[in-house]
Amino acid sequence: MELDERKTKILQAVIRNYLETGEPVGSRTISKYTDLNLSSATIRNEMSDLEEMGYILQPHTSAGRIPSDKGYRFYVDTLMEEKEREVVELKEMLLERQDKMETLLKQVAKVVAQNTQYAAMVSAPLTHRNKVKFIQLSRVEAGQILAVIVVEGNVIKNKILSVTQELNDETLLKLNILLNTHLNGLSIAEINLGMIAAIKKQAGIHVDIVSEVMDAVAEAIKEDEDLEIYTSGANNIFRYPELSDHDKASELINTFEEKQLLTSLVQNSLDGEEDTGIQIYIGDETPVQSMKDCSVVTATYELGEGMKGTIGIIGPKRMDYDKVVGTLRTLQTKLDELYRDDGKKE
Amino acid sequence: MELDERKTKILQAVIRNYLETGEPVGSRTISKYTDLNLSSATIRNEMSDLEEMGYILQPHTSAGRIPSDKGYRFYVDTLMEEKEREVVELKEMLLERQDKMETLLKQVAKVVAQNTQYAAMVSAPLTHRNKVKFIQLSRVEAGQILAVIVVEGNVIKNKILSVTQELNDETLLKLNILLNTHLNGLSIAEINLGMIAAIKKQAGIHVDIVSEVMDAVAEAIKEDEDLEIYTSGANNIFRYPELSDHDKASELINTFEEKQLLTSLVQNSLDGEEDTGIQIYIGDETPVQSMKDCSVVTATYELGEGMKGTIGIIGPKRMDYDKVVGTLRTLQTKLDELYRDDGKKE
DNA sequence: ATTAGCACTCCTCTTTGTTGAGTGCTAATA
DNA sequence: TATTAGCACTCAACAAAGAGGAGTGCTAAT
Repeated sequence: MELDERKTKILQAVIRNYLETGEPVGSRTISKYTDLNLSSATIRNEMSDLEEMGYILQPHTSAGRIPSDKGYRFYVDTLMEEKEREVVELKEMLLERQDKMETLLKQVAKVVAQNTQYAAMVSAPLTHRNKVKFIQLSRVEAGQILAVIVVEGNVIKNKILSVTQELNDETLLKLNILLNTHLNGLSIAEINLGMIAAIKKQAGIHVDIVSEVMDAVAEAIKEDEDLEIYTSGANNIFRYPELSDHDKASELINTFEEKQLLTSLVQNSLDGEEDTGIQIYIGDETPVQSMKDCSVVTATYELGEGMKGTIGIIGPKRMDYDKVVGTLRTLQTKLDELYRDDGKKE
Repeated sequence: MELDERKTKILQAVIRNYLETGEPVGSRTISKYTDLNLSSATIRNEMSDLEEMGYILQPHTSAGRIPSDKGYRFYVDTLMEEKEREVVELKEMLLERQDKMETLLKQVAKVVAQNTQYAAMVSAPLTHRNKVKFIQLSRVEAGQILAVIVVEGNVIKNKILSVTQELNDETLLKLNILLNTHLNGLSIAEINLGMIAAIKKQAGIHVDIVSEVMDAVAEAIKEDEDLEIYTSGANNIFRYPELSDHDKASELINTFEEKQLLTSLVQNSLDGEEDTGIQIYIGDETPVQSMKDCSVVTATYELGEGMKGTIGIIGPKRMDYDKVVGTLRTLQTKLDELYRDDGKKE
């Protein structure tokens, strides 16, 4: 059987209507509210075909039809009309420049959740591919060395190192110069033990004292590269009955709280081949187990060279895809602009 | 009417039973499972009295009794027997010393939630009363100065300052010495504009260049003093039917997500006059609106001089108070020990 | 003062019936 | 041949009615 134009129109009508109402859609509704001018009986026959083809299904014998996952997939692939979205509150938010990445991203998550009424997730860009701009060791007090590393994008990493051997100011100065000359311009990912060894060697006479510190530095640089994820609007799932029964809700809430469970979303999004940077997962397509009954839309955003993160929106399968995609698109643009402005300024 | 010993025993039996089962408790149950050796009829009379006195109430005419808020209050004030609690997984957790306060507190929250099966909250100690141990300005690149401040407890604050005028190395060194000599040993709260002005003056010839930087430093020191709160086990509220209907659940989940809504808990806990540092809020007593149907138990913990934070447990009114208080007590001790060991080590 | 006995209440669960939206099929129609 | 009117049928959703049972309050006996 073929999906001719009329079937397509009917399918679209069913989905549109279901997205709006959340109720199964009957043949009479379609008959009345489309410009096809067909009787409900004809629609019924067509709908029967559509069901056979797997695009829609009946919750029970005498109910209307609802879209199947395949139906939604067809919709987002070919029927969807992206809506231009003004993202409320975003403009003001971005105007007052956030110097803390964390604050900015938390706010983005919040704004997304409020604008869409779905749950939102934002991952911070991974920084281990960013180049080291500045590195410095300082003595805070006896036995304690503070290591500060600034990478591109002005992301700052700190670590307090406990050392058994005291370092004098001169040694520290020397070390700082060594570290900066060797590591500057490299990304954290590129820094390896070989380099550290080379630096140790160059330190010359102080090898034994320096060795301990350098090991600690190496460790400090490498660790702490867990993916930061911010969420907002988790309680929005209660707006959608199909998600808010106890078990599902509990599992979802747990997922939002245990943010590592969301890393697979980020991974997929960043790996995705989509040129738009936007991906849609319907039901079982999602990489996150607890979201089998949801749809997830992710977008990759960029805050400058290599600083890529992910924004995700999690809602019911019958989410307003047009609106969601529009919102994400707007955000991508705004965040991109934000970086450009920063670039000029700094 | 007076609350004699027999009434007290019956009240205790009702509450104990209700805490266990969550079902209204009938007279026959009490008659059978206590050592009072009284018939159900007698118990009925007594229960009728207890209801009149406001300690218990009937959900409907032909049901058993459940404790009222007043009943719970009496229970926690006079009848409760704190249970010694082994806090599972805590030992191992604390053994591997956490150098990041954040990681430690997140873990504490998680362990509390898992041990009690209620929702948990942990506030980070406020650091603005901590003394400055170390302060340093460094030039990261043209126009960008990195300010690092370490306060007691090894809490590190960073801020990138954008400046229009270039500072040479000599000026920077001078500034660092000035800042350290003037601000070292003071708490962030004690640092005020007057001091900054004094430092500016001392800078001598460089006043105009230095001025801008100092203003930025002053700002950096002051800001960023919002209360960090970590939560865990929010989805545990679904274990308790009385909390998990849509509206209540949604509001609670929202409270856990918008962590500022929890600050009043921290405030009350820290201000509390309790010598044990443990406070119990039953129902309406809670300072957080959305928890009117919950009970909240908070404990103040201390990680050394002035580093006070709050641990909170949020559950249904029929929570196992004995267990919860026991758990919190254990934690207070463990965290205190943790600090002492650190103190020795550092 | 305590308790057995009893009528009474009211929640809970099950059964039964009613309604109505929506279907699939058949036969008539354009 | 495609469309449609008509009709019997299905089934969730709701309401009404009844049975069961846990628990109460009161009264009278111990």
